[in-house]
Amino acid sequence: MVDLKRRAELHEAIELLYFAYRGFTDGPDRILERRGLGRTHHRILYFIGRRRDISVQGLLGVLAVSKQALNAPLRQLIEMKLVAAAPGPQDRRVKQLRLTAEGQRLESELTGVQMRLLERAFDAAGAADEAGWRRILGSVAG
Amino acid sequence: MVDLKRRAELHEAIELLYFAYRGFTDGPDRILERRGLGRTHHRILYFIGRRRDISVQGLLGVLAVSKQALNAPLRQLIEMKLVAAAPGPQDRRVKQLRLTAEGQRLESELTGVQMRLLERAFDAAGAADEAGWRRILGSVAG
DNA sequence: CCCATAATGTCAACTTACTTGACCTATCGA
DNA sequence: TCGATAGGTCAAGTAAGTTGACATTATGGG
Repeated sequence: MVDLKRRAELHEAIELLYFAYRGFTDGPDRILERRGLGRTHHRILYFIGRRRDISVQGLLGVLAVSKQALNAPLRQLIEMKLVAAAPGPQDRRVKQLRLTAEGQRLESELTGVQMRLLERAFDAAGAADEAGWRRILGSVAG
Repeated sequence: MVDLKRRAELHEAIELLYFAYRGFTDGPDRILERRGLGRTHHRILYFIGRRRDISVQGLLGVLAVSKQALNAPLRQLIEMKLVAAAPGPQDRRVKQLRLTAEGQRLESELTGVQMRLLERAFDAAGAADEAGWRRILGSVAG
């Protein structure tokens, strides 16, 4: 009996994660759509914003995609002047990627939607719940 | 200053959710790949398993995809005898979908991977953290 | 100085997973 | 009987990924 109850709880947890993630991505998705961009562009903007001067290899690492999959959207972002690339000071083969002012604006807009969503949930629940949330997701992400 | 700190925490939270979700899906994805199935098949199997006798419309509702997107993978699952469809007893237009014994086996295998992942995280963190995790994700899922 | 190697870019061909639009059948219910 | 609903299907297109092969440029060791 106890075991059945736990299974039901774990099923609930699976659905919670599924629906929460869907809710979490579709705000930004709608903004991106208006510019003809996709979720990949958002991920690129996000990680360049967070880790300034990241290299192409570095991006490939965090995103866990092939360089061919990265290349097209990254090129578009550079062409749209949302991202700037400079050769590395030590190793000129390595590109240093960073957001332009307009890239930062877009990134902030997208990420802002997600931050507000999380912040509302955190504020409604309180600091203890937030800490628990972080510990558990950290363990799942690990 | 306080505001900057909060921003940093919210950025961390975003990444936590991103990486956790990725970790959460790639166990099942690898199992599915060996059978030539994708994440869509998993979602179908999952929701039929959870809501026995769900209709095609019902599935379309929870999955939030077009019927054309659902049709092909659902048909494959029926052809592979992982899912069975019977006409509804009241309304014969409505299909009642359920898992076959083999469908249940596969669904349990896939979902089991995710349940174990979550259970380890819950057990490591304790009941209070788990409750906080649920409240916050519930709020994000809306 | 030469050459293997690394970082990046790009072409091609393919797959998966969606989308919208149009149209079909079967069944239900007023 | 007839309109509405549940479902199925064809077509054409898009987005986002894959692997494989190959080119360019720059580095750094011998």
